[in-house]
Amino acid sequence: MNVRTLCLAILSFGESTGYEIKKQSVDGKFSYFVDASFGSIYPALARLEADGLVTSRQEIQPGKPPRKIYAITDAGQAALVEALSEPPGRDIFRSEFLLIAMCAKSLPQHVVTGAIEARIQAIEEEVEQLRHVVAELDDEAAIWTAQYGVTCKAQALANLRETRADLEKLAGSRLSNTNANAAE
Amino acid sequence: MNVRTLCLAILSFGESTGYEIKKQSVDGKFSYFVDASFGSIYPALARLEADGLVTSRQEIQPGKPPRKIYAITDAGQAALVEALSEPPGRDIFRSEFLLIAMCAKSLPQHVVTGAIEARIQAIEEEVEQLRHVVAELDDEAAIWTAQYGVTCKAQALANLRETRADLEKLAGSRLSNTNANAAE
DNA sequence: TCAAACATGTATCGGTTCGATATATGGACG
DNA sequence: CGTCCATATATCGAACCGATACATGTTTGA
Repeated sequence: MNVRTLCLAILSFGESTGYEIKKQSVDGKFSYFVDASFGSIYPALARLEADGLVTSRQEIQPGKPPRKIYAITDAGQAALVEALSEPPGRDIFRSEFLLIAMCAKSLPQHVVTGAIEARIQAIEEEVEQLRHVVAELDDEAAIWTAQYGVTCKAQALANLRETRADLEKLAGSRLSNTNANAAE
Repeated sequence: MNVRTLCLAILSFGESTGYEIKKQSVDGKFSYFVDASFGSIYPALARLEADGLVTSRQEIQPGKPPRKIYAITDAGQAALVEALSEPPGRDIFRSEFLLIAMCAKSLPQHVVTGAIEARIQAIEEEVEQLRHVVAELDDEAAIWTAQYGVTCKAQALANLRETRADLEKLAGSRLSNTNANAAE
């Protein structure tokens, strides 16, 4: 899932600026399963325009930086469908928290407990924010997607709450002197 | 979670080669929440060795390419604890499948159905493989982590099975002529 | 039977992407 | 009244992925 396809997908829901595309992929309806930085979005948009898959027009507003509004073309729409029609790649999941969990035995208890609590709070916020997104959506497919995310995240949170004590019990059981010094 | 920390974490469970580290992060007990390629592992190991956080010895076996076996040092163990003691970054989840789900209305039904079925099969395989991993583990923290993954994945699979029909109903409802041509 | 495919193993290279930063301006907040 | 935050575009270095090259032994199958 390269950034060009992502931009096309977001633009297929309506015209937008580079800044708004970034926001959509961080806070908006695409937020929980994609991610993109300015460093990849702006070059991607430039290349899409050069390839004729999007068009841009400049909106000059007095006293504000001008907005460069991008819109998808018919060729872009076709390219999007073509890209999404190929067998999708595997989902990617990366978790620093689970790396900490793996190494729990070598870590001081407070580090493990702190990581669990941070993780719980992070999921809570994500669920809360996704519920917000769901409430404001009108596209049924987008609602399905966000709702699926809410359900999965809420379950992951419940699992963590139920089993966290088992992990915390293990924390520090392989803690060496060397670690004790480094920890604080 | 940079690759250097990942290498240290894997090496903290025992000495290993670059090739085996890659395998652990793709098939093994770290497989479902980390990922690293040779292009990042080998340079990372070289730098870790230069920094004195790991050591290496060459094992020459007749009729086979020599193995370069890395082991973590005390300094490396301390650096690992230090790195994992910092507040963990957010979990990252990326899904090409969910991007397809988002765009379901613009896609032909067979594409959406195909993506769902591919996704179901992929999760089934992942759960199956993780169960295998759990069965062969002895470290309790590693078992906790893998078990957490099994539970979450199994729930995500159940959710998908329960709601897939709703998504499939939406497929193609915004399908334009342009798309119809591009799809096949 | 013998080639093709695959597993082990190290390593590099091009292209993509991240994270931080620069630049510019208006509004909010204490 | 200065500092921070939101809007907005854009670039740069570092990190990283995916593919590939190389070398060799084993397994698989037409």
